[in-house]
Amino acid sequence: MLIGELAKQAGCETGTIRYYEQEGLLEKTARSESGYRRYTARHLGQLNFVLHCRSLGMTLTEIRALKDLQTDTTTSCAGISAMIDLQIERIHRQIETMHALEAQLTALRDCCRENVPASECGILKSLLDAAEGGESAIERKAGEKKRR
Amino acid sequence: MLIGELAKQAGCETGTIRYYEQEGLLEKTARSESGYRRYTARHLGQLNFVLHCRSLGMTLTEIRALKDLQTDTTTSCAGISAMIDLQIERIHRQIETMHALEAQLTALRDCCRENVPASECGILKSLLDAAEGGESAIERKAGEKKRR
DNA sequence: TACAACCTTCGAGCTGCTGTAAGGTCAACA
DNA sequence: TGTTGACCTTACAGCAGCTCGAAGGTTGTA
Repeated sequence: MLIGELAKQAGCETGTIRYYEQEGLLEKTARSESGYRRYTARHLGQLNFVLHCRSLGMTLTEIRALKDLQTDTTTSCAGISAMIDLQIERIHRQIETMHALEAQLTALRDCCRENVPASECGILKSLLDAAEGGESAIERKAGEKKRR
Repeated sequence: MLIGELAKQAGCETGTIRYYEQEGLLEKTARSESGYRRYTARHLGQLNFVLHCRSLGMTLTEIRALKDLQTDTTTSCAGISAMIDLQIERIHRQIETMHALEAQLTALRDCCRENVPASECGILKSLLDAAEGGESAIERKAGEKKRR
């Protein structure tokens, strides 16, 4: 199968496949006489593995490490689960940050009574206040909610 | 104040400050005879504004737009609140993705009974299964949880 | 005078691709 | 046979938002 077909089956761009090969995440393929890459089901499996890991938020470096662990039968899988633990912890922190962010943005949104000129906008004022180090409208709002 | 002092007060790198200036997010400063940038409290305010907006997840382009709106008194603040709405929506989607990811990773983590060789690792097996398109251990676990 | 700790500019590098240019290949059709 | 059009190849530039390094100038202190 040619690269276009593989890309279609895996649901990614041909450029991504070439990039993964270049980065050592996919085995080098056989080539046709004219230099076209020839892929097999084995490559589709490898590609899906990488894409799936990417969708779980792993970096290419981590995926490479995981790939190396697959072939290295001497190590126990403690390393693998440690890596997953790391991912989970990272996601946890990200979620927390996102929630805080959401609260801040929502408070910020509530500062605005549209249809006033931008110079009067509560959002802008709040952002500017925050920059000055004073307690901004956001923080006041967030504080109120907490205190309740 | 010199750039190092400003960086310390704002809690960022000097390189970041030069980058922001280059990108038009900070006003050009006066320079000393020897070419050193001289900052004032006004610059600290501007820098904090940018950093604060960045911490809220805005891109530099969005921050530039916000900055331009500050000086343009002719527009109403509807544009500003629309921008914030966009941010909130984006964060919402991100949080949802993160939660799904967390569930998947946690299920994946549960596949592993450490101290077995990597070749026997449930995590790896599950990832490889997923790559093959079969229902992986993750999906089975996630499915069980849902069905409960 | 020497030294450390700053400052300057310029350019490269990071991640994970995406897009473009310039060219080769292949199958189908007139 | 020629000519489309859809594929393929490599190589390189670009994105965001910085960070780091080199090579050099400045400043304050011992």
